[in-house]
Amino acid sequence: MEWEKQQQQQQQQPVGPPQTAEELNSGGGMFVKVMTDEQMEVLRKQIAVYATICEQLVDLHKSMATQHDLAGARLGNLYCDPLVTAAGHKITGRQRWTPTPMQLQILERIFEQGNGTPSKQKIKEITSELSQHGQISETNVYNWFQNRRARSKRKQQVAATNNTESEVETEVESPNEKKTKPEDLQSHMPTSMAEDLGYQNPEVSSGMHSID
Amino acid sequence: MEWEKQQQQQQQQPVGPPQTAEELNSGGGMFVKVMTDEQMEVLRKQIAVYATICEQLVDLHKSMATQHDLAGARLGNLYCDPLVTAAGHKITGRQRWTPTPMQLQILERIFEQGNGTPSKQKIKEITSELSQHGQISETNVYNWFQNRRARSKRKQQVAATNNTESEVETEVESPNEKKTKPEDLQSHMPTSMAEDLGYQNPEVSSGMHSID
DNA sequence: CTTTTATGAATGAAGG
DNA sequence: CCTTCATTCATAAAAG
Repeated sequence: MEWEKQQQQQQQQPVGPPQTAEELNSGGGMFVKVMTDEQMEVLRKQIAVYATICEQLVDLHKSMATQHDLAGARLGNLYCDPLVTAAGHKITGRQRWTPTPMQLQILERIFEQGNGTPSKQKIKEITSELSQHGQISETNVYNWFQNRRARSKRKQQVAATNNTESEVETEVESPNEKKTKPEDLQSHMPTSMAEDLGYQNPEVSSGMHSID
Repeated sequence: MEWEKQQQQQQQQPVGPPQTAEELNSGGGMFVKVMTDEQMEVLRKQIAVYATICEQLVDLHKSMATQHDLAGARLGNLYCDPLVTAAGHKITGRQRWTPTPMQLQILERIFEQGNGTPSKQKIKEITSELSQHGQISETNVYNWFQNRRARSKRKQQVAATNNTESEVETEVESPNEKKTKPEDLQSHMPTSMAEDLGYQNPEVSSGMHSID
């Protein structure tokens, strides 16, 4: 994995760790490993892989057992991120940046200025300026402009579509505009596979829970 | 278990107080996740559990199935069958390739092996192998490696924006980029943290026979 | 508290 | 390779 190249911090960090860390620390000047977002991302993915595979297998198993085959509708939205939102508080680390009103105003102004070219150098400058009004990184700025532009563009398209074409016929550019109900045929609410399989393992369970 | 959380259907996260995050954010502090060795161990165990469950499920499945594996195998890449003919106009369901978890894992493993040179021949091999786990083309593989590397690299150089405990700074300039704001980018000395969360774990495996 | 919306971030693909 | 764009995912914020 690529966290081999990531940083390692050694310190007492009061952020979030459960009792376990507490114990270790009080046990006598402990080194605490710190995971970066990327490290966690990788880990999360790896776990997600297994989770998904298990999910699929269980699903498959059920289908066979009950002579169901079908399921085309629900299979479509397979995605592998059961971990983060699920058990993930302690593991979850993703916090997303939220621009302060001040930052937003500045960004908006720059965007309007028409210099629609957020060059690399420019990003640095902007970031620097904005950091006076709150925590921010170059990536944040970069993403913001990307998103801003993309969404602005998209709105243009939609508006144009509404004006020129009253019909819902030859819509080629950006197909599904989710101005309506985004709830189509989704929400395959995966059930707990372990329970269905009657699987239970005290040792493992406790191990998993101690992460929480 | 609670990995049953899926996409789109988002719910409130009762565990991570957003206020805290916001405070930290505004305060200019960095988000760090602390992990003790023990926690790491727990995580490893969890992964091992998944691995074992998968193995057992596969075995179970094999012993029961005759050749009904299409549903599960194609899970990751089945698109929009039910929708296409609905409105008469072109509904492009999904047009871009999405790696199945299994494919992702394989790719990730290859990537981490360090043989950072995905030669033409190699691409073919990989594609061939991956196609056993879902629809894929050589272009997909090629792009994946390109993106993976590029993004990994970028993350490297941005990794330490707000590092509280880095004491050793080895200034690493990007070849085609100059740094004008000393406080913006900081390079640090990455340390190897965890080799591999290899999922082989006999002890856990031994405790998991109850699936049958 | 639950559901919906707005938007930051991740990522496959294309261009140069 | 590196940058840019388009699309999608996940979540903070807003609405109910």
